[in-house]
Amino acid sequence: MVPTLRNKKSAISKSDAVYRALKRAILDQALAAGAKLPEDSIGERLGVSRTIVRQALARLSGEGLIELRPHKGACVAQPSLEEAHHIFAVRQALETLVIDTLIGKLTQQQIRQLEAHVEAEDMARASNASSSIQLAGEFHVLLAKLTENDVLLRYVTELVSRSSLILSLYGRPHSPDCAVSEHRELIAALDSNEREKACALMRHHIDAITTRALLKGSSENDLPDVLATYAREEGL
Amino acid sequence: MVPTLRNKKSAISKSDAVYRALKRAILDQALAAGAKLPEDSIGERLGVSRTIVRQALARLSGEGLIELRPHKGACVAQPSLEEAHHIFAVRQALETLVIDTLIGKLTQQQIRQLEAHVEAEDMARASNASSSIQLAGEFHVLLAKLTENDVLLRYVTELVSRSSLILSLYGRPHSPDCAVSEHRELIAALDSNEREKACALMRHHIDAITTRALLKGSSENDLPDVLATYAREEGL
DNA sequence: TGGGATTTGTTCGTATGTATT
DNA sequence: GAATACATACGAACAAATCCC
Repeated sequence: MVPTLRNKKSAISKSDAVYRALKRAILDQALAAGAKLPEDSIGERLGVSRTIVRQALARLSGEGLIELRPHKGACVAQPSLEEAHHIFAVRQALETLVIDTLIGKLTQQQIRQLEAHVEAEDMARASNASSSIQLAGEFHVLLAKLTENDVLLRYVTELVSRSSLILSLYGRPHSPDCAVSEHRELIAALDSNEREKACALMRHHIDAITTRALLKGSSENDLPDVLATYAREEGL
Repeated sequence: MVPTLRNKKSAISKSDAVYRALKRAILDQALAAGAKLPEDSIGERLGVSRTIVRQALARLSGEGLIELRPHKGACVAQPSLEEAHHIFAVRQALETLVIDTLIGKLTQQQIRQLEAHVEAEDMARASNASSSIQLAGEFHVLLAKLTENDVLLRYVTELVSRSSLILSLYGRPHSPDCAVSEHRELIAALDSNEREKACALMRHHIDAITTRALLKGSSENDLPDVLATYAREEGL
């Protein structure tokens, strides 16, 4: 027996899988903002007990992706415009720190990694709108990851997730269009060690994202059926 | 019947109470860094089931105050020096944002509120070392609260908590001595709307705090008995 | 307004996995 | 190296609160 080898997917805890399934469902907008999340039906649909679902919900609540009202159940968060501004303000500060930390310390390999990611963004731009938003967000997460500052990474990840939710609520239908070029400029500035320029670019980029969170384009789906997809992929 | 009136403390959920009891116990250094936190004994000591304790532990883990190793139990976090630097770097960025948000928007009443708090810090300085550290941290939380940015408030609160833990691990015995005067200068700059000066002061202040996290002064206590105090105050 | 159905909050028992002797 | 002891992971049932008719 080799205990380090994870022959079974259940090596990672079930509540983790449920957490990820729900998170992805929310970020993919398969679960619309404001949608109710009854513990029973989710557990039934995903084949786990309510305890597991509860844990996942508590975690999501901590990250601001769902709202957890006592005795009244959980639902996907509906950030107000005010909340949205708060989130982008904090992103502004944190992602400037990311750039400030990264400047002058990136290897050519890391630069290439960033460029490859933007390439993928570009590819997805035309085809899949949902994955395009997803990839645009992941670019920011990737930058944060390169700082090797876990605290910073956690906060940026959280805020990027919530930003996705905000975009789905208030954003224009085809919002991530121009993000790609902005990401490319940022990489260029990082590559040439232009601190001030890179910071300014990031500031403007976040400003641009914030501005794009303006017009509304909503879409409705029925809740429980869509979960099947995510359940399968998380091994549930 | 007046349902809005909370005659009983149990209006707030049990796991909340346990969470707060444990958090305070950790921040007061009643539970030393690295101390084991078995679900059973805590639950027994506090008169609640393991499930409740589990929820509280999960939440504390999410905030970085405890470490939650799968199948190996929970213990009070022992942030490494590297982690400490990460935390203070993020604090730097976020608390600069706090100042930037607050500048020019504070009422005289709020200024007085801040001054009153520093007064309390000054009073506690000589008498109680533990509550002195606590109050110094709460000053930063108070500032964040005044921004009315909930996201910012949550992160600052979290980081201040973790900073307390770091100070208890690596800090000098009598570290918060000079903090009071630095807080006063900060208030003065805020009062006179000097944006650049206030931001610089905050930067230097966090730098100073970071520097003070250097020498070590540890203390040991036995774990379960101290919980009684916190249990009582949280209504357990 | 009241009662029943539904959903959440909590407890406890069983199973599983890890460390120790 | 195997068996024991211990602590966590999970699940089913109970109790309390809310919502709807």
